[in-house]
Amino acid sequence: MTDTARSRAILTTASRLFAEKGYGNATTSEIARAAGVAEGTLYHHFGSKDGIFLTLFDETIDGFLAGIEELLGRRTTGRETLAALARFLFDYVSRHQERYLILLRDFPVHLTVQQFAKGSPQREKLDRVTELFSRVLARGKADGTLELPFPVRETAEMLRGTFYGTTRLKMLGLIQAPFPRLGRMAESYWLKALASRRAPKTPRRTP
Amino acid sequence: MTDTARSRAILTTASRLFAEKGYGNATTSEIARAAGVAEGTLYHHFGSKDGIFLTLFDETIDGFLAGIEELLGRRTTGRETLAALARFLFDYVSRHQERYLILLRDFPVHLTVQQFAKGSPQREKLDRVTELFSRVLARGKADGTLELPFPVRETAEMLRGTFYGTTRLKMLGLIQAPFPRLGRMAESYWLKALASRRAPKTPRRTP
Amino acid sequence: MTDTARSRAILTTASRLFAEKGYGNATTSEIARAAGVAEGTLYHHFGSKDGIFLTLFDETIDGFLAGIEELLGRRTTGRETLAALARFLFDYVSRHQERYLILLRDFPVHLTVQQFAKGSPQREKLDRVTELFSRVLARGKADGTLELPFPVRETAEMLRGTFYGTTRLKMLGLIQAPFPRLGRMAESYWLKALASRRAPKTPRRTP
Amino acid sequence: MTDTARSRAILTTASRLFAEKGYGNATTSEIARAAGVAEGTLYHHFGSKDGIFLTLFDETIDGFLAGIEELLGRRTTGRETLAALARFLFDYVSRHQERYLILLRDFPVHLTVQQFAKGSPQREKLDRVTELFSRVLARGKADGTLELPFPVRETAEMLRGTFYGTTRLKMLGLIQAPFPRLGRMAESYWLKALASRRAPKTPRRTP
DNA sequence: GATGAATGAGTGTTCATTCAT
DNA sequence: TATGAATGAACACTCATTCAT
Repeated sequence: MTDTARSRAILTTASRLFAEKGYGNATTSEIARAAGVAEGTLYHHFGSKDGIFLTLFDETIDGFLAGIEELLGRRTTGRETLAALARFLFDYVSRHQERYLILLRDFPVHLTVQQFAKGSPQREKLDRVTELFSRVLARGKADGTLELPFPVRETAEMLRGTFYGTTRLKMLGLIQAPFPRLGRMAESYWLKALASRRAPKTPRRTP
Repeated sequence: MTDTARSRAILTTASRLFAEKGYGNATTSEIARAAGVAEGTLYHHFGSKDGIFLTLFDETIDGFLAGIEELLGRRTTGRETLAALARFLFDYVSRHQERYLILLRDFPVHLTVQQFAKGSPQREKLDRVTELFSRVLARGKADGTLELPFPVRETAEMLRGTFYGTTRLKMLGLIQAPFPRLGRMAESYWLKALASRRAPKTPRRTP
Repeated sequence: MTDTARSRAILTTASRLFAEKGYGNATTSEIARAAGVAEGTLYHHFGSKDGIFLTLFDETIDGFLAGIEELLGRRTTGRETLAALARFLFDYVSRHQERYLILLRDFPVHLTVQQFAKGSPQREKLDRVTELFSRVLARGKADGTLELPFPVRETAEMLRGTFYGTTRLKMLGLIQAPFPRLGRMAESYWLKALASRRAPKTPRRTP
Repeated sequence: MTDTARSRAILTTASRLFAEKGYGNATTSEIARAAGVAEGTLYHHFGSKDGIFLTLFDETIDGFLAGIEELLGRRTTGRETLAALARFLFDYVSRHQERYLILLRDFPVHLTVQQFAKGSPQREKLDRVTELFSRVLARGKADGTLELPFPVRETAEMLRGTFYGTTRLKMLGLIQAPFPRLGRMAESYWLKALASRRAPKTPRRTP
């Protein structure tokens, strides 16, 4: 469809410009020009500059959440799921760097803390990340493959912080190690910190 | 000095307003009004709005770096230094939340994109953080109290990412666990992931 | 006809929205949406946003003029016609408040400045109002039931101003008295100001 | 003062442009250019385009209210005050046509009925007009020089409507009679409608 | 006739910075 | 040193109108 083609062109262009210059420094007229559409067309399709941003946000995080859910669907042990999670996370971000950069760099800054309300769909998606991390840990706790000296939820929050912070510093150029290495390190250290040293309660594969 | 009193008023006010509304949403006229000075006075003292920000940045990070250096100066074992580091980091951020919020929330987006050059004094201070983390780990590797399956530098980067990400998510309201709990969790998990399970090469206290 | 049904829906919707928010604040897309038609359909039927307005204007003022002409057709004395006019005017406006509000509130500012040329059909209708007022007064002057110390035309202009201003202030919420009261007051004061105190030249009822 | 000179230049220019093209059609950049100042200066002094308008409004209506109050201060009989009021009103408007045109033509239209709240200073000034009209009538009722078959307040509303409507239609070009003539007609007809035909209760001059 | 996606000139407003006093 | 009035380029956004289908 022409419609989709134009929307897509706007999203692609905006994604690039946001990544290059930051959300605040990319102007709507610039995006329109680069996308080959009139400025009004931006507003016809997305309602506002924020609307473009939030569409990119949604698309990016949706794929991200789906990936984690897919891992959980495999029904491997908690330990194995955690290992797979570490590999997936850094791999996913590595493969979608541009989109992820925008999300990581620009999101919470321009939407003020207050505006970023608890009930918004975006906020719910962000909360869902911690929820999925929790499910991985809970599975390991249940099947005895993981050992947590702290509550599941709070450990999940810290785990997420590790991933988030490492990725963000990497994107900001403050970390030199390449993404694949970061993934392997995360897998190794997370397991050292969390894997049970005793034999699991249940057989290797959960039913 | 009157001069210093005015500068300090500006910094204090700016710090509060940046924290409340974000760097981009706090205007210079607003800062001047709230600080009880003329708008031009801001420019006499700090040259630009960015100048105010960078002064706050410097002050905040200087205390932070000094704190870590002080830890290293105690010459405890690597393992003990790492434990103390975890406690110090979250405690420090907790005690300077306002300043830190600005640094964590506003800094990178605003100055990072291109302009945040490798040679700048601020960049060097940021790099110094990883360097100090590395020294903690290197000490543990040398005295046998820590065990690193990956290079010191890269492990330091990940460690820093953990701290940075956890703190930032906390500041953005995406983490519920309170700061002291985060500190205890970091200490516990970092040691589980990095502490040597064998007896240390050297006696407990380095001479 | 489908055509007429659509036109009518557009006019009804536009009338409501103009009254609610003012001509300038009601958008064509909003009117189209509320009327259940496509935006382009507005242009097929009325050519422009102004076209919709002018159609409403014509419909409203046509009924108004017809009402006054009907009064004149009754061939009562000038005094009686003037009394009937006062009652009719406020009653008519009261019964068509929505339409009249638009005409009174939005018309002149929007089309008057320059563009509201002497020759336009709308201008002629507006001029016709004063003309009909003049005919009422002229009749009274002729039959001796009214007594005018000033020329008929100019008195008619002032009379019209009274009606127009009272109505407009009422619509703008600056007058508290209800419409029926305004009608009774107009009738009373107009007669006090204009009715002849001597016996009429002609018998009560004109042949 | 330079300050006042610039403000005044802006007000004078805006007044002219609003009168020429209407509030909505005069742009801020146009006003700034014509006034010989930067566009930002408009906002420095008046905060918004509306702010300029409201300043003009206040200045115009303040002189108007002061004029009526001065009449009331003379303590002549109600009848004489009413006659003086009629002459003053049309004379005042005639002498400040440009300013008055803006007020009459543009005011209630662009500030929506809802926004034009009861408590606003502007609304209070408008309400004060009717109040002063009432005081004129009340004086005449008290001293027996005026005779009102309807309540003072409502008669004042109608009187005001007469003045307002006549003036507005004149400004819109729908009335041909010149201002001085309108003043004389108002005086004559108002007295005919309201003056007592009996001897006044009190001597001619109120103490 | 009917549609509605696309248009783009135009708008009011912002705000970091300057500079004469 | 301190002031604050003045600046003006830049911005996100609006909306009546068009036209290919």
